Amino acid sequence: MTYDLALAALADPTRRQVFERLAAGPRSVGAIASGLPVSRPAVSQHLKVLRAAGLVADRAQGTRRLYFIDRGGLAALRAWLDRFWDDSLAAFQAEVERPATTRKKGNQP
Amino acid sequence: MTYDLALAALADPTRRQVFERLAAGPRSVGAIASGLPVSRPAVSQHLKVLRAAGLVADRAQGTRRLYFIDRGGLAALRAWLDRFWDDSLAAFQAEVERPATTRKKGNQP
DNA sequence: GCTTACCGTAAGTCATGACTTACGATCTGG
DNA sequence: CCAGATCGTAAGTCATGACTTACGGTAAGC
Repeated sequence: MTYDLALAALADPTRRQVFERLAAGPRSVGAIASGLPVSRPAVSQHLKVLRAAGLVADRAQGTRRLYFIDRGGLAALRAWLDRFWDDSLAAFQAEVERPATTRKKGNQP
Repeated sequence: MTYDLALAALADPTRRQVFERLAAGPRSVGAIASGLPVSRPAVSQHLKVLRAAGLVADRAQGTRRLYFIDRGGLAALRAWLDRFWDDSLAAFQAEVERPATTRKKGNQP
């Protein structure tokens, strides 16, 4: 459903670091920012994107705000990938072992 | 392993369209570009990124070049997501049903 | 061999977004 | 009630990357 937002959100390396820190357990914004090479407002903006993608959720706790993983975004992404995995199986297996020259990955000079 | 390249590649909407067209079966560059709102060189550049991410592979066929899905990139992405799915389970379930107010998704004005 | 078709790359333009500092809002403790 | 702590947002800067047109290179057909 919103797999596109989840993809765009997780494409950024800093945002992935924020997300991975949350996978270890709920954290406050300041706790996430400390140790990261960016400022705390930057982390707030990243969390806003992650929340819009359904990847994290938050809960007020006093003057602080605890963020934690929301499985919804991950589930949407997994569903999209799995649909792709199945759809591309026939198209891929028709080409996988072919006698012709097949260049893959990297751009060799 | 190279899940970061796959994420960055699939984050772009045009590149996703290219990728989805390939999921239906192998296509030449011109066949992919026709119907897309971008030029053929743009498609070539997108295919270069997709190939570097291990998401597609190509094979020369005469003066044309057939591109098709490479499951390697999708597998790397799935593996990364699944690892996350497991790691975040405990952290998530500790917060999922909590009596406190929990705001999720979207940025309501 | 020459033309045509198909493709990759170079160079340049322009918008997007990731960051910063500055400010205002909210909640808690004394 | 005031001081401090924690956070979100506004405004502005700067790099990245998605696109264009132009060009060169290779393979097939006549």
